[in-house]
Amino acid sequence: MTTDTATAARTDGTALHLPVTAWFEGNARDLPWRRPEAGAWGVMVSEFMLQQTPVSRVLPMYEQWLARWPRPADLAAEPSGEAVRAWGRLGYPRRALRLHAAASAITERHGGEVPSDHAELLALPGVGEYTAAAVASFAYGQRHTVLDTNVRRVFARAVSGVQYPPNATTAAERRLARRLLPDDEATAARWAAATMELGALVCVARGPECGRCPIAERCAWRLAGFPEHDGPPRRGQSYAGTDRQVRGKLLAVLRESHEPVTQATLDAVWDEPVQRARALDGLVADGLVEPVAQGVYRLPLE
DNA sequence: AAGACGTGGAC
DNA sequence: TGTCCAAGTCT
Repeated sequence: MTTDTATAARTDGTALHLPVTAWFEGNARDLPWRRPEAGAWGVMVSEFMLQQTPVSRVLPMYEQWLARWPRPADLAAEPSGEAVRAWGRLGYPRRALRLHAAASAITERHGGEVPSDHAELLALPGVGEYTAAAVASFAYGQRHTVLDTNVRRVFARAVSGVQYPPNATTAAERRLARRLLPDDEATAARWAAATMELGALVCVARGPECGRCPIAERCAWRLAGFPEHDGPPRRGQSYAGTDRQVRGKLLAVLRESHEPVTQATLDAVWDEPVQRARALDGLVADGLVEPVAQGVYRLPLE
């Protein structure tokens, strides 16, 4: 029996449900995608935008997108380049492309309605394990293990007694999440949202506010004396000087221009020609940029 | 199954 | 200034 399993076996999940969901009732943020009028499409748009991106930066973009494209078919009717342009500086622009592709698939395969079935959600572009569970749970009230970075951190601390979860989600974490998930469907959906919110507002990565935590008395990490993370280093993300930075600069120029852009204009954003060419090729390969003619580029028309 | 993939705020 | 971090997905 592994340490994780042993720890989990000692933890009574039902003892956590009430304090966490009760805390959520009084502390949940009033986010637009949580309002009933958001609908499943609103939830899905928010989930795409929130992938690796803070709520504060998503809020204005979300409002713009829902106003412009209130239904999947509205987005699907536009060129994918318009989605990339409207994505602005949110980051990871491939998400815009995938959201556009998901909207097309929803329009073609699902009659314009965001599917409620987990497997059908998972089959959509840009929808992985987390997003499928999140949409099914938040939009449709279903019972799923929703394992995002917030939930993983809460479980790592409260149950497993460690500061941080592993770099990649493990089978043990999935088992633990399944075991802690309330049996009742509506309660499970509330639990998913509540544990995420607890991780986002209280049990944060750096400087958790245990004084505000509804399960502090039961928290295994706190009870163990807050031991420091001792596993492999949590991989940092370098950025300056990388292809990613060059891609970002190139795409920014394309986004701002409503006319095709010449090679000379793109060349101005980065002085190292080999890396610049590699970045541009990558953008074209990803479908984020479309060659119009020799040395002329634009955002994709389709 | 590591690594690629943007951007900006906080400390 | 540099590092860490933010509701992941894909290959």
